[in-house]
Amino acid sequence: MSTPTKEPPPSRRIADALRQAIERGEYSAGDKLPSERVLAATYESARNTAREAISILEAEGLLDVWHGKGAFVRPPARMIRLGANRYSHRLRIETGLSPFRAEAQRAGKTAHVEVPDIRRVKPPADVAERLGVPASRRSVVQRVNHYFADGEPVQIGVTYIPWVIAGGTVLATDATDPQSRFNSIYGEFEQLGHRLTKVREEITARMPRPDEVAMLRIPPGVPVIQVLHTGVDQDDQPFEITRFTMRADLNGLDYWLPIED
Amino acid sequence: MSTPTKEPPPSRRIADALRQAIERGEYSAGDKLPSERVLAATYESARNTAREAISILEAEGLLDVWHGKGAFVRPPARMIRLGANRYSHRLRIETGLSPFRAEAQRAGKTAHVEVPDIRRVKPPADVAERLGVPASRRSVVQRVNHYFADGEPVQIGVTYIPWVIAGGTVLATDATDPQSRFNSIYGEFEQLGHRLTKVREEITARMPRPDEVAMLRIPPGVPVIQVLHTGVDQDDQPFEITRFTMRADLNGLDYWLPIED
DNA sequence: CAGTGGTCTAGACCACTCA
DNA sequence: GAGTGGTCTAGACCACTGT
Repeated sequence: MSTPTKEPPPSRRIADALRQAIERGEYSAGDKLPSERVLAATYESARNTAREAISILEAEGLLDVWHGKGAFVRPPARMIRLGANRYSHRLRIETGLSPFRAEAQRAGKTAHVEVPDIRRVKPPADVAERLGVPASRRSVVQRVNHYFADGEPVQIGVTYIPWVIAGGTVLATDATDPQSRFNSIYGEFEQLGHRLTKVREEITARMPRPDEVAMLRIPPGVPVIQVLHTGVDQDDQPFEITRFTMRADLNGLDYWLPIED
Repeated sequence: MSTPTKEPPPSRRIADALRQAIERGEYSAGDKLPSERVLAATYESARNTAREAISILEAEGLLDVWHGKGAFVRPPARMIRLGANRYSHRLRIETGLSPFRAEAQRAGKTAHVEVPDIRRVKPPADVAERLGVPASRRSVVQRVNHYFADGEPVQIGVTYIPWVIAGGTVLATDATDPQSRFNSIYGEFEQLGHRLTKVREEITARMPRPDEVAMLRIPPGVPVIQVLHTGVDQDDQPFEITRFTMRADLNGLDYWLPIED
């Protein structure tokens, strides 16, 4: 008795056939797939059925579909690899680069960062808990950062700093001086007596929200990596939290972790 | 002159309306949305148009759609938080738990692990490079692990161990003894003279492949987190690599990183 | 059984790209 | 202009869930 595995419907069968053709290398990165109308004729189905097949592969992240042009096999992207050493004091002093700039440079990309918004706000619950500040009052400064690589937006970072630390300093008012050798907020923290000794990074991934799709210009079938980053100083006090949201196709994390006994 | 921002087509408008209703709390986690036929009538469109709206939200990971039942607001899932301390020698000895079991227990879930396949193979290129073994020969043992939490598959791990280390040992042949206090392959490595002193974890995220969807029973709109894990011993030699693939809605990473000066 | 989602059809019109 | 994807319609039948 063979198990009568129900065969998939036409749209799945077309999708499977195309996926296998891609895997077998019959279509290479950048190649154009047959048009929806051609696929429909080939598989003797309605155009909508062929279209459904294409959209399945698009949601899997295999295709780039361009209105008026066609569907193309998505080429793998060069990734920025974010390591923990990007927070290194020495690296910052020697290169004069902020963490993101240093990593982008290593990936052969040109980076720039914009700080479109700085304001005093009530912190989100998870941030308040980790910083040990009240969620009910405007106890933190919020700094929004947009990160670009080769002109393309690749990350958003929202930093929260307790008002008791940032109040009255440039952290609460200005982007750091682009000319400074301390071209990172960590340079400012050091001058305020907070030396970064360890960080906590809580990582997860999910599909982007529509506003993130718009902001980061995220194509279909690409998730975001979310990192909740906590900076801790020499007195074991958390003094800064940043929530990073990054395109998963352009960013990866690369950590070396010592194993305590 | 106002910018005549083109208004979205009906399917997007329905999707936006439903998304906002969910965000405003008009539908809570677990609530059932109106049926496709009802939505179509409400918005005076064809059923397919309402259906398209539902599938947009499903791809965003907001809905669970059940054949014959309806579309429901997806509730947030309890996550297993995987920290680097799961590799701690002391934790392993004290609890007698493998890394995964220890973390699952902390999340209040019952864990079990299956090792469905152990064999000698040619390593993938990235693995060969990191282990310093030839990719052209069957230079590694490959161990496939399936991880379950509360009976649900949540992770796949494929471990590669150089044949020069694993050959002739239980690493090449058997699952570790479930009764042993060293219920983890790291116990075996220690007996072979490889003490884990640090790990490298290279992290990225992407949409799952169809085989991963089937194996991990991944719902639509849920990405996977991929971790390429390298274990390094007291002599700075990499002795083991595992490629983890995990459902991003059920798993997160939680690392504490010391910052070198 | 009624109600729900899953899939398909055949056709239409629009919007975009490229020669 | 020809070719492509984007969207919609109106209807049909199937498969699954519940009472």
